[in-house]
Amino acid sequence: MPASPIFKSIPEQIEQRLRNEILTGLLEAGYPLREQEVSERFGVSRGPVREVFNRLAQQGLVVTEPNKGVRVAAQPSATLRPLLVSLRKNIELFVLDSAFETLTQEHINKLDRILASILKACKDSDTAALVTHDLNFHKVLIESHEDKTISILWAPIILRMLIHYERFGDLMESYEEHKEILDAIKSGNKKAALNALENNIQ
Amino acid sequence: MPASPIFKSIPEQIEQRLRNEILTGLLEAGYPLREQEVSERFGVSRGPVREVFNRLAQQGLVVTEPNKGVRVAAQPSATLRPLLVSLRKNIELFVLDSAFETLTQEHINKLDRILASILKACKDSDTAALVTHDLNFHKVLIESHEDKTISILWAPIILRMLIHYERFGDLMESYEEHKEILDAIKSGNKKAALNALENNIQ
DNA sequence: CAAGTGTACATTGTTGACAATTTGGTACAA
DNA sequence: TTGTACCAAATTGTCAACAATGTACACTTG
Repeated sequence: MPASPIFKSIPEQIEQRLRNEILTGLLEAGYPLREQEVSERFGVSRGPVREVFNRLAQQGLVVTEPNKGVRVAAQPSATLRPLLVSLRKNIELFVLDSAFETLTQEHINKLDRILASILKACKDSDTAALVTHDLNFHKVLIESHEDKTISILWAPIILRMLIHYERFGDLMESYEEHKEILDAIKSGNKKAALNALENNIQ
Repeated sequence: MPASPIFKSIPEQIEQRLRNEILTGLLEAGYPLREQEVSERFGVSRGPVREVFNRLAQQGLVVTEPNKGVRVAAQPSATLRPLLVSLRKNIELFVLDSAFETLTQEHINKLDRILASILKACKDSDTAALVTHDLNFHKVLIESHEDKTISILWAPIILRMLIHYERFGDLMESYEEHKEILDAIKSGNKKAALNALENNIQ
């Protein structure tokens, strides 16, 4: 079973770090990322960093200008957001609907652990951690589908929605929403799970 | 205006060639693409080819296995197709609806030229050419939206739909469908244009 | 002084060499 | 015969040097 990615490749690790920094707003929109700078920061050569920049560009997290490097992308415009919400609902509800019966105990355990992390992040008012765990929660659902390529379609949509993540009002709402989804899954109530999921996406 | 891509970069040119060969079925599913082989074929080094492989992977046209290279992807499963159709309609109808009034004469000229190419491909029963021009037709519409990042969401969806493109029945139907869209645009009838577009996506 | 021009610098684009990993085969021992 | 360790070839992953491109700013020129 060499497919189990116990160890992540260098580009994957760098990608994860940079992505988090963009989603959490640590890197603000328009900030220029330079290959050499980033490569020195992580102690690798420019090659892997180039690869990461390409990936982030295809996820819409940075924008590329030829021979000028990449800049951190801005939030999608308000007029675009309804489309993003609609697309995301479309995908996630499709996946949950068609994979609901195949969810294993292992999936539920993973979701349980992530939910605990979400709760902790909410209590700590740690928005940065919240966005990461929120993303992971939904990622587990997406990847529960037998067709692993769905995440290719899904990633650029949700990542754009989470750019410079900011949840107004009570963070704890996020926990409640995800708890509702997981509770419905545990009790085998598909309809309730779909409703809870749809309610969480906005 | 340095943003006008009159000359395409080396990776872009290679990407275009390989993408066409995958869409038209010239490269069959599962065929392994090797960096050195491709780089020798196009007379460049492995660097740009690596970049192309990454891009094709994020478009779902090839699948990557770490340390094992990439293979040409298979058609999406039949159960996935309804989702793809739904997503594509969602995006393309959104774009046409919100950008309809801003379509310029230049857009129409482009579409006219592409429609002529579609007609020729249909007459020649040239499926390979048809898929290219079909793709370009819709690409013009997508890129007519002021938000250029929409194509990032759209590309992996339509490309998956067009993998190993095959249109059963009369090719000429494709021409008729696109002609109907363009005619409606020319006459300024948005509702008819949306209907024709929706009818073309399936 | 305004507009255009040239040059130095910073950054990305490309290349070829080297390192690490996987695969398939083969010898050897249980 | 079966299982294991190990080698050799092919392939991807990484690196550092070099080439090409774009930017900024001083400089000339009308």
